[in-house]
Amino acid sequence: MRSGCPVSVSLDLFGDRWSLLIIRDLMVRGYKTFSEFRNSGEGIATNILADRLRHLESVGLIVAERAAEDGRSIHYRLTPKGITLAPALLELFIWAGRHEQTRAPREFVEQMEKNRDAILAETHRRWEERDSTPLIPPFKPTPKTPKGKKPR
Amino acid sequence: MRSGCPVSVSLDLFGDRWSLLIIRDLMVRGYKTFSEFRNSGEGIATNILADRLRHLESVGLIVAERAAEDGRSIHYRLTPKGITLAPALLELFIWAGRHEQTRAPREFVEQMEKNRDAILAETHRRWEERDSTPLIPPFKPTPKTPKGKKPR
DNA sequence: CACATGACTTGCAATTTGCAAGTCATGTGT
DNA sequence: ACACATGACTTGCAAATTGCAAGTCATGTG
Repeated sequence: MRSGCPVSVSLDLFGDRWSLLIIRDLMVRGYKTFSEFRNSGEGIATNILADRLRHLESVGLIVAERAAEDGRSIHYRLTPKGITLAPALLELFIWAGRHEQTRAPREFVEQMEKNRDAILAETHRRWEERDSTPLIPPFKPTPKTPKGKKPR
Repeated sequence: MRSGCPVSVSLDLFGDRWSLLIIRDLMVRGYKTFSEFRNSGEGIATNILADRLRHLESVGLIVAERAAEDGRSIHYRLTPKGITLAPALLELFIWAGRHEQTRAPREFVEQMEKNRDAILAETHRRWEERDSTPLIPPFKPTPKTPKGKKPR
């Protein structure tokens, strides 16, 4: 983009509907493979996913390498540049958690808000140690539909 | 989006190439009108701009009102919900300022990084008081093209 | 009253997206 | 060894979204 504003530059790299979700999956859910991203519950199409992974790699946010244990599988991982998106992602998380209807429980969002630094430190630790246990639980229950009713 | 993750919800609201730039213009450049956004240097098309303004209003991030001094003009303004995107935007700014080639001088980015809280406080003050002097200077010079080769 | 101006529409053409259905190189069970 | 899985992608389109260029339309201004 031509303005050269840092915000604008950021959007050039990951300013679309999917890129940040891939980064989130890598950062806090411990996802590594193509099929994990595909089944992440967001419904991304495989051609778009392939395209975004290529793009994120080309701009240096992630790296891809063949898995040692299984030659069919490819493991994606955030680069040092990629992992430093954590503060921005955390702020987005907190913002929507406070202002929108999401599946993240309120208390959980408040915890993150109070412990930003601890969360970021833990995120970084997990990245360094390749610890892929999810930092954030799966948010199973839909929050505001009291009955199992689906009136539509 | 179906996952209900706060990040995903955020992207539903402003996860495209333009929305955040409009929010940035409102937040730190003091822009208020359609034509200011159109001439912001990012090159947005007028139909897209109209569409995004409508959308941002419909999700409660901005409000529009006819200007008192000039009945042709419409002033857009961030809502309380909109202005609280400041921390997220600031992190994006800092991230790209550190990791990418932008027009924001390094020292400037470092200042923001060191004084996050002061910057956010000032941003909020400006919003409350409707102070529309730009918080961030225009970043005139292109940083890394030594040749002045662009004779128009 | 004849222009400007600001804020949008409208009409397309060019992209970009989203399925569905392959392909292709491994791995696995018998 | 051979028949199937599996994981990671392509390919082929149709459908939706974008990006110009060119209006429209309600104010303002000299």
